[in-house]
Amino acid sequence: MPELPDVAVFERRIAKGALDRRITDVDVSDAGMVTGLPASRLESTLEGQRFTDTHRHGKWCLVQVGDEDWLGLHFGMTGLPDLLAADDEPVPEHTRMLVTFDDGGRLAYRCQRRFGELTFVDEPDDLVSDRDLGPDALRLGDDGFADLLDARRGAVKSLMMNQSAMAGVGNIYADEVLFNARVHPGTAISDLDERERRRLRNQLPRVLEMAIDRQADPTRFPRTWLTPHRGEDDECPRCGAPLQHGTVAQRSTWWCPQDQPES
DNA sequence: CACGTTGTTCTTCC
DNA sequence: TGGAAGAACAACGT
Repeated sequence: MPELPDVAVFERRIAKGALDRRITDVDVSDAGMVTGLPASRLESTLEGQRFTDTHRHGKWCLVQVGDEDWLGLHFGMTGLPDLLAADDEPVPEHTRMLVTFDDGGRLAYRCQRRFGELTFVDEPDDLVSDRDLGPDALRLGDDGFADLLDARRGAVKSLMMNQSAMAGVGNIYADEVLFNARVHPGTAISDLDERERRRLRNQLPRVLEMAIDRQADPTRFPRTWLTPHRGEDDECPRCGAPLQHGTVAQRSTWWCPQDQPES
């Protein structure tokens, strides 16, 4: 679930609620989610420090510790950060790391299915190079996207989900961008005409930014968007045609057969 | 209880 | 050769 817009919301949550407070205790309850260093060392590295800055690249959220290291958080399929007030009740379910601040407040990293990851890097760019991530999908720019379409082959949905090409778009938002751009998900890049390329280029940042504005919460999405209608026996919110469902790029895919015709 | 789910990594292939 | 496609995998709710 957590794709670029979700992680952008997470980042904002951490930036607003977790910076500049002294960390008194860190408890990693699932060492298997930590990579690159022992969980015990992650704990000791954080303790006594403060979070000072945040950054996001694709689906990764980075939080600076003091004035050097960056803690990298990936949320896999079911992860999220949860800020708890000092008097907040029991630790939430599936908490894999719990950071306690000196005022008693806490930051819980939760991850039900444990597909997330916690790691450390010297610089955000190190994470990008280590993981071979492409440019963040929101910092691509028009040329960046056009260049990608020129350089890559295959289905357009595969390109958008390829984190080495552009970072941040996953299954849900790939479908949403394609729906808004009125391009069939299985279209080969080489078959896209100029108008389709322009619509994709325009809709990619528009959809992502609008999703962030709405807190990545599908119930707040425009009624004309696809996502709120996924997984139901639903109709296209634009033209009323029955939505179609299938597998594209190995993933469950929804589209409108009327507005997004196969080429 | 097999299935569906998602992002990533590994393998295969052209 | 390198990029693309496909399979495998992780854990868990249904």
